[in-house]
Amino acid sequence: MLDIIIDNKNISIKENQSIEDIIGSNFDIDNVVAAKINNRLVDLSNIINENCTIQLIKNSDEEGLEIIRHTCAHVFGHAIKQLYPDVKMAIGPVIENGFYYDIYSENSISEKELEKIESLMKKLVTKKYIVKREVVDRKKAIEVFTNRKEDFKLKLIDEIPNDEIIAIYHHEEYIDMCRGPHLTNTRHLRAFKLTKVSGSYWKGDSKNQALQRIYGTAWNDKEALDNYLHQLEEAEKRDHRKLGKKLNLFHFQEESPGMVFWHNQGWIIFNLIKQYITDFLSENNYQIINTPQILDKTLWKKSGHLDKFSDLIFDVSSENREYAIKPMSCPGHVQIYNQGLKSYKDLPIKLAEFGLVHRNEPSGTLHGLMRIRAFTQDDAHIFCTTNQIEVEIKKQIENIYQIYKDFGFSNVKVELSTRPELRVGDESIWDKSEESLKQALDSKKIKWALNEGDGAFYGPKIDFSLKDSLGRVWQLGTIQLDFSMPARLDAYFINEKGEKENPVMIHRAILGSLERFVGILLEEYSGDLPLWLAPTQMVIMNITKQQEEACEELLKLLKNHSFRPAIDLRNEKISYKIREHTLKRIPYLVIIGDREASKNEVSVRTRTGEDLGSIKIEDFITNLEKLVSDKSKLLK
RNA sequence: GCCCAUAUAGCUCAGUCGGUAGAGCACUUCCUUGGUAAGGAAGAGGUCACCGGUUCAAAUCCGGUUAUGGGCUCCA
Repeated sequence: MLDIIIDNKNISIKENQSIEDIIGSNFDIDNVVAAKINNRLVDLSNIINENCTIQLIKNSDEEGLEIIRHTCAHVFGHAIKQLYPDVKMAIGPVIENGFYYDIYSENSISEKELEKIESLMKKLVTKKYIVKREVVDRKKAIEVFTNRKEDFKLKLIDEIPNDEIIAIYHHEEYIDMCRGPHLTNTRHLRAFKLTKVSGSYWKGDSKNQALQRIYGTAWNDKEALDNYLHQLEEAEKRDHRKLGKKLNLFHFQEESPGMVFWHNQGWIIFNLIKQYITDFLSENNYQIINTPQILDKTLWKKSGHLDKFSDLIFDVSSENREYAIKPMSCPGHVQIYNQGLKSYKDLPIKLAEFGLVHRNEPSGTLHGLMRIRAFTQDDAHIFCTTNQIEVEIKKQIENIYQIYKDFGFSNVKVELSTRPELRVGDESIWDKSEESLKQALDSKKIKWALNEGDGAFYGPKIDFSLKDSLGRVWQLGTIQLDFSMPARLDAYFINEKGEKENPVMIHRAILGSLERFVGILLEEYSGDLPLWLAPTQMVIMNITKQQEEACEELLKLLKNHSFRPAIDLRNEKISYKIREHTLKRIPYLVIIGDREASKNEVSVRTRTGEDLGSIKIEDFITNLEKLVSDKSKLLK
């Protein structure tokens, strides 16, 4: 007999029983999908033959959901191999909210076929068949998958270390290889949906075999699935591209793919952000500069950009000279630094530019305002001595957090990227620069992830990212350390010993691309921008013709107070105007009827439908001024 | 660039079996002067993304191109 503890209950059991057998008589097992033995996640079919502590995993637990999703991927395999026996299975992992399976097939799988596969999956699941786990040796595993012609599984077996056990899972006639754990019965698969198809590459490398990827989502019950699908729909309404059209902010068109046509309202937002950054730059002793859009290719050759990015650089030629449209502002900034002899006493020199750059991004990567071919960086380069690096990097990190906070963002993802394969500069320099970035992050007690091999070709970098409405991560801020470019472009200063020395160059952007930042802002606020960023802050409306003059006067007054008011004197009912401007997300709807006009007051309603009642005009203005200066998103 | 999908009026979308197009909103004109999310009437508006093919006949079927959307890869 064994003494075990299951979910804090002490029980005695016979040896060599599976967890499923044990709990079958003692617990309600309907929602139990797996277990942890002494904190190790296992299948319910696991045999117990020693004293231990068992914790049951339910279908609604995060770990339980992952198991459901994982097994769902296997059932997908079961179904697709019945429909298309020639398909070869590659990798089918769990991802957030679901799973995917990469497969190889001679024929392409279209979205229409997903329905067919999904209904077969549902049919298979209704059989409530038992999923059998089998631990096999390497020889057997190779034999099984050779017989099944699963070339990719064989490649995976090759990579499994010798001391690791190999488990295969039998789904009736379908066999998959997996570490597990998995459901022991398909009856737990009550709510799933195949969602989309995509291309992918074996091992995520575009030089490898192209595969097809099928995505699915799976949940513990139908309600959770419906909830998730509903959430997705809601998130899609916050899409900045939809808001851009609805709020008349910007558009794209075929003649200029990946480049923005900014409409007045959108351009106001853009410029408000630019003004905010300009104020920040002047407070922090940056020199604001501007460099040419087009520069001779020899300069890009020298900087190293041309060798690495020739495909992505737009070029022009004139009178037998070859130029590149600038994809970056750094070489231009070095040219300004190089004007006049610099002493160590001059450093750090901080040059900032709202750099409009053009990059011929591959067509498939374009994405609204988030990934475009012409965008404006809030770019700056700090030329400093090695001794100044630490202080400057720390200052940059502080600035980024403060500025994101002003715009209402707190959930920042931070990554440190280290030396890539294609790079310039000595290894010792890379060692040194990677180390100083690590130290700066740690000293600020920031949680960061390592992104190995993803640095810029001239140095390591720290990236700061935010999420859009659908949870996609977009990089905004970046701090890059560069010990190479100054030397390549002949930048130097005279040090204390009277010798020429190359400065260190810190490349940094806070918002990254202003265009992308507008996109992120719109999605974060669902278009309800805080007062200080709203392109139109209020609309003044009359009830009848009698109040036209009072409205015009208020318009003038608000403009004199540096607000951005609009006026609507159209011959329409007040409820019609309110509906229209509410839909345009104008923060304040200001109404003047005879009652208000006679008392020098305004009736104020917010875009959220709140009635603030009748307010003295001067009080209204004082309140709004405070809101704007606090950068508060609150309306009251 | 790769895989899948999509492209019809200013916007959102119908359009079945191939027989040269519809709705709502917006727009214009007229009526209506009103109190917190759509007052009424009339009118105008489309080379069905583009190029080619099949057909007596193509928005519809087929091929290509471009753009867009979802992913993959890439992102100085």
